[in-house]
This record gives sequence, C-alpha cells and structure tokens, in this order.
Amino acid sequence: MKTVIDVLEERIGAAMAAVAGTDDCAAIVRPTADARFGDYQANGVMALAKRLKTNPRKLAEQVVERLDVSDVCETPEIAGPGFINLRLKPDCVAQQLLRINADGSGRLGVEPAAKPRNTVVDFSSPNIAKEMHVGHLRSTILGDAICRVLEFLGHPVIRQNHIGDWGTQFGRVILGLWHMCMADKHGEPLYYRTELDELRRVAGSSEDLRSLCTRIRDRHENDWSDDPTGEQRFAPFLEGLGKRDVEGLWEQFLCVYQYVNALEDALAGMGLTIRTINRGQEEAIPYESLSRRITFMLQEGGTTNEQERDAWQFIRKLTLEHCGGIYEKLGVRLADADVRGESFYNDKLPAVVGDLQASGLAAESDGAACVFPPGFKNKEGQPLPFIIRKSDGAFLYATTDLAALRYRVNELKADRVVYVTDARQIQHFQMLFAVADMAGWDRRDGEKVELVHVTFGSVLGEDGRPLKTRSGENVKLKELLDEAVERAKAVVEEKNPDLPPDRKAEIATAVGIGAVKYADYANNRTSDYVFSFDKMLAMDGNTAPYMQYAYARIKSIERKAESKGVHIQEELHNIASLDLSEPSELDLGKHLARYGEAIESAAADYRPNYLTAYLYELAQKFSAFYTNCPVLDAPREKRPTRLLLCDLTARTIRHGLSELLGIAVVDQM
RNA sequence: GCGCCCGUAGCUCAGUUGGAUAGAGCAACGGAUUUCUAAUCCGUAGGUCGCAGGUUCGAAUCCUGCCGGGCGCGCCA
Repeated sequence: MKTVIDVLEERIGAAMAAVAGTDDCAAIVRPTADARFGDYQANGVMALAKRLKTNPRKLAEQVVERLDVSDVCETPEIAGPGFINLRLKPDCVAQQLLRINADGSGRLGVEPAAKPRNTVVDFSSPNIAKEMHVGHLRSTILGDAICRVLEFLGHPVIRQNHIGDWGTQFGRVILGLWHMCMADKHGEPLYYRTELDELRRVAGSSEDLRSLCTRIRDRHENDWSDDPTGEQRFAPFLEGLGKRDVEGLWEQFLCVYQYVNALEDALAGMGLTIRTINRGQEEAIPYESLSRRITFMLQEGGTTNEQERDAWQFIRKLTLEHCGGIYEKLGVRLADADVRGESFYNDKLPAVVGDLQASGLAAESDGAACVFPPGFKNKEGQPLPFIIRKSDGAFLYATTDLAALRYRVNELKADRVVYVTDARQIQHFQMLFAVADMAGWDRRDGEKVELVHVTFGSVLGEDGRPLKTRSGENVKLKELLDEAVERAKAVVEEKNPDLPPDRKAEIATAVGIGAVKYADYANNRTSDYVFSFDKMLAMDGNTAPYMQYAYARIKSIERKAESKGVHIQEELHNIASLDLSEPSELDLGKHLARYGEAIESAAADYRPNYLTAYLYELAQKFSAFYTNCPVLDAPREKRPTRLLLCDLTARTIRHGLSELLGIAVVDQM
C-alpha cells in the first residue's frame, strides 16, 4: 500500500509539471505543522513560482485546477503565500484501515522497499576482557533498532559485532592470567586486588607509587625467572582453565585485567625495567611495555604458543557470554555468529598495507606506513596521515577497518555499510572512507558501495559530564539495567500490589529496560543526553511505560470482551465499513494509517526518534479516544469500528515497540 | 591554531534538512473517576530559538562574525 504522502507527492508534482511545462517539479508534501491547515501541505508551488517568476498564489490556483485528489482528500485549499492544504476524507482513512485489517501479512500497511539493498551494520563492538558499560549502550541499541527497521523494510541485513579482541589486549589478557597463576602459587589468591587498591591509593604520591611499583616488579621478575618458559606452572594453569568455575573466574579475571591496566598506566615514564627472554636472549625491557611485547611476539606469528592462544580464546568466550547476557537483557538481536572481531582480520592485514603500497597510495613517514587522503590537515597544517602500519611494524585499527571494509564489500556483498559509533570517531571514518575511495575498495562490479557513519552523542550524568560512578569509573551496563528494573519493580509494587510475583517481575523488567532504551531512542541521536533514572522512570509522559500502558489497556478490553458477549475476531472479520464520526476516532484512525511514514523517515536518517515520536503520538491519540469512546459498551453499530481501532493500535504499538525497538510489551500492568 | 558538534520554556528534550502563530514531557496552577486499568484525560500559564549582521516571498534551520560549552587533530581504539 502506497503511503498517502507518496500519492499526493506524485499527483501534485504532475499537476505542477503540466502547468509549468517542465518536469522537475517537487510538490514537497509534508504533514502540516498545525491541524487547522488539514493533514498535509504541499510547499513546492512557492519555489516553482519563484523559478517561473510568477505569482505563487495564482500558480497554486492553476495547479489545484488541474489536480484531482478527490478520491483521497477534500477540496484542496490555497493558503498564505501559496501553500496547498490537504485534508483527508474520512472515507479514505476508513478504506486504508479496512485494507490493513484485511491484510494478514502483519505489515500494517507498510510497503517493503522497492530496491532491497544488502546492508552491513557494524555496531556494539565491546572489548575482550572487559565488562560492557554505558559507553556501549547507544551503539548497541541504536544499531539493533537500525537493523530491525531496515529488515522490516525488506533489506537483507548482516549484523557485524566488531569486537576489540586483538592488539594490546592480547598481551594484557595473557599477562593477567599469568598474575592469576602467580597468585595461586603464592597462596594469595587476590594479591592483584589488594595491589590494585594500593595503586589507586598512592596515585597522588610519585614516591610511594614508585616504591610500590618497584616491589611489584621485583616479585614479578623473581616469579618470571623461576619459570621462564612458563612450562612448570603457567602452562598447566592455562590448560586447567576450562575446568574452573566460570562465574568466579570472570569476576577474578575482570579484576586482574584492571590491575594489569592500572599498573601499566602507573608505570608510564617511570623508567622501571624487567628482565625477560626473547628468542633465547636475556634482555631488559621497560616494564610497562611487557604486555605489548607479548602481543607483538604473537602478531609476528613466530612464537605462537598454543596454550596462550587457547587461554585467549577462553577469555574471549567468557567475554562473549557476558555480552550475550547483556544483549539478552536489552532485547538486542546480536549473536555469536555475528561476531567478526579484530582477530578475524589479523591475517588480512599485511595484504591491506601491501596492496596500498603496490598501488602507490601508501608512503613511509617517520617509519610508519601512511596514506594521505586529500583535504585532511594536522595541527601544523601539514597533510594528515591515515596510519596503516606503525613504525614498529604493528598494525592499527585503521588497518583492521580497511580489511573489514574489503571483507564486507567483497565477501559479504554489501551494497551499504553502516557504522554505528560515537561522534568522536567522525574524522577516523571520514579518512577511512576517503582511503577506500582512493583505493577503489568501496566499489564492487563498478557499483559504488554506500558507506555511512551513523554517529551519536555521549550519555551524560546529571552534572553534565560523561556519566561515571562516584569513583570515576565507567558505569557497568549490567548494574545500570539491574537498577532500572529494581526501580520499576517499586513502581509496580505501588501501582499494582495484588499481581502475582512473577507477573510483577515480568512487568518490572519490561518497564525498566524499556524506559532506559526508550529514553535513548527518543533523543536525537546526535545530541548528548543526560541520563536520569528519576526522569525516565517517573513513568509519566513521554516514556516507554506510557505506550506499554496504552497497550495493556487494549489487552484488558480484549480480556473482558468474552464476558460481555463480544466476539472480537468475528466482528473484525465481518467488518465491511467504518464509522469515524467522533473526532477522536478519526484522529486516531488517520494516525494509524501513517505508520509507514514514520518508519520511512526513521530508516532514511537512521533516527529512531522519528519512530518514538510517532508511537508516542499514537498512544496519546489512543488515550484520548479511550476516554471519549467506550468500546465494549458502545452502541452495537459503533462497536466494530472501535474494536478495529483498538486492534490496530495494539498491533502497531506492539510492532513498533517490540519488533522494531526491541522494547517488550506486557498484557497487564 | 585547524576541524567537527552543540546553545530552543524554570528543567529534560523534539522540531523530517528553508514553510504559516516554534512544539512535547516534567515541574506549577485549575478541572475530570457510579468507568473497558487514573502509570489516564481536558484546560491555563510559560520562549527576543546564545548575540549581531546577511541571503529571500519566508530562517530555530543556510552564510559571515562574535560569545559560551563539548569533542577530535601521527603512530590508542
């Protein structure tokens, strides 16, 4: 079913073309800003009049004379400097609703895209060995909503979770596990936890910090020389990893990983060294670069140690299990099969650099391999490099992104690649796209692949700074979501104390998680927004529960129908005409018929807030209808119309909320 | 220094790419419940769209310059 807006655009455009004698006439049909002007307005005549140097009102009159929209609208009116105002005929609205009702496909009147495009969506991208935190929230849920909307419009979507599982993380993971092993050895299972606290405590005093770090280094060096190949103690530890209690291990590992990071930060510039062995040669290296050394040895490929790789795989699996738990809580469709992390591209990196060098696009600069896309400048006004290989030979995320791009274009056959990351990376992606263009890597069979960077702003605390805990750490997603559910539970308890406990829990989860997601979706994604439990869980106004409540009310009507002798399915099935004589009926009906417009605009700009705005208005219009128009107690001849309005509203809310935004609905609340 | 983003009601935010008298929610004030769920509905009040110019039939939106805030800018991701 074509949207009304498209029909009007086409007809008015044609009438304009006929009057003007030229083809390129855009009617520019928009919903009216004010209901007094009708439902839609065409703004294109004024621009055309300017081009033709004629009076816009006169031109509008000529256009309207040639225009036949009598099947859809009342007689068009000309207003102001040359607007054409259009008001839908109730009968046209009724016909649309009847068609949606009769259509069993569940598309709710929304047409699939004329040209489906293979779309790769890169989103979420958590890091190995770390808990997901608020920084991952927007990418994860925004990316998910984009996928769902595009899928509904008929585009084949390939989700890609580009997890950070390579690079310096590798060495730190191994080093962290080594510390866990040593803690076992010393019979001090949590020395890293104690020392992590100490590191934080003495951070202010460089003297204390130095002596602490020296002490740690000395023990480390002793342990290291005790078992330099790791075969006596570390290798068996790694082998035994899989048999250990996973739950406890993840917690311990998170802690030791923080320890490794904190220690490395503390060591920067301190000048401490550690003796180690490289290819049989003893040497002293800066202590802070130890994990990098471990990584590098592995990246070179020569010293790949099976046990270390297995251990890394194990931690990777633990991380993915953790992330999977968060995705499930969030209602995000992202599976292990969608994971293509940095490690996946590892063996494709030399070719990226090699090919760019061979084509003459990559040049050496200060020992690093760089591409200089035109138009980018650094602080000194010199060309800004896109560094694809560091002077020490290591690859960077720029290299990985290029490899991923090639994979997506050539192997996944993407027609479009959508990257969902925060706005700070904007320049990186501009350069990535520019380099891809230079190399021709964004083309397949001569067709240009569209590369889109969907950016978003930061989640702020109530102080206007990026959201952190009191101690300055990132807020864990798990804790944030648990708190949301907890707070929602309190509201359920207050509003509806008599429900059975499992029902209360179900509602609290739907409402709590829904409120967090909705608050994010409802904001323009490019803006920063202030995260406030109090606001989003106030449960008043423009929040997810408002729509969930409207839905629950309809379900309640359905439950009561039978006892009042009303057979809903039968009445909906036999319905032949509608009576939209009440203003709130017509208002709701018109809005129901416009679901497709909301989805189209949300998809076109990758902006879920257009969808939330639509759903909120829908729930508002339903609530007005609900207070004005009894359904089950309506006069017999009005009842089918109202049942149909209820049914379509419920289906639309459920589809929009649950199917497109991944926010659960509940039958009762 | 250069680049990107932002500044809209007391607060939190929309504003579909230049359309008409700038909209919501919260907070404030007033009203509605013998009811299919009041987590609701109806109403009142609240704005020099940071400031100053410019472009044009028309600017919160586009251009220029200021003011204020955030972010990024050669080997992190």
